[in-house]
Amino acid sequence: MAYWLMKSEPDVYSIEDLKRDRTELWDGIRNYQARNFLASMTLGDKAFFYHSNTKPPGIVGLMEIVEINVVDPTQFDAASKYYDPKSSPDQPRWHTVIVGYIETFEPGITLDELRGAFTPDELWAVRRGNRLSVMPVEDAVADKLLSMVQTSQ
DNA sequence: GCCAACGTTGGC
DNA sequence: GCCAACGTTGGC
Repeated sequence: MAYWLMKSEPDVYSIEDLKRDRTELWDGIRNYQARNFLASMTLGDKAFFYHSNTKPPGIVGLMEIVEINVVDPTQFDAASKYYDPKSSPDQPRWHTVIVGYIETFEPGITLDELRGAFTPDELWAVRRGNRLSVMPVEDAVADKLLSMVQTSQ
């Protein structure tokens, strides 16, 4: 079982939204490195939910990967901002996963706190200028993260 | 709103 | 294949 970190802007989709919906298709990833990480996920992996572009940014909860190898339907939707005219249903470019809600961290771990606890090599999310929205998290780092929080379901 | 970082596109 | 221009991400 591996750990990951996945970013979302809470104005677009938040941990509260996932708590309400219970599961969600993680659509809109259009970066090959992030896509490749999505493709290497396996059932039962866990992912830290990171709120970006908000005050304060940081890790706010935990999710589980409940379905893998899911074709992202927004790539075929001309009305979607994630539409990819170069993709086709025969040869879809963008696969993703479905995530399930596990718990909310209360409080979360802010980016400032993450910077205090981890080096940029340990946790890519604290790297300067880092824009990757799906990234692996080492087990030791995940264990430390989980030891830093209280949870609520 | 600004801007640094950096991925993508397209001309050559 | 290079690289300038451009677009996006995301912290501040």
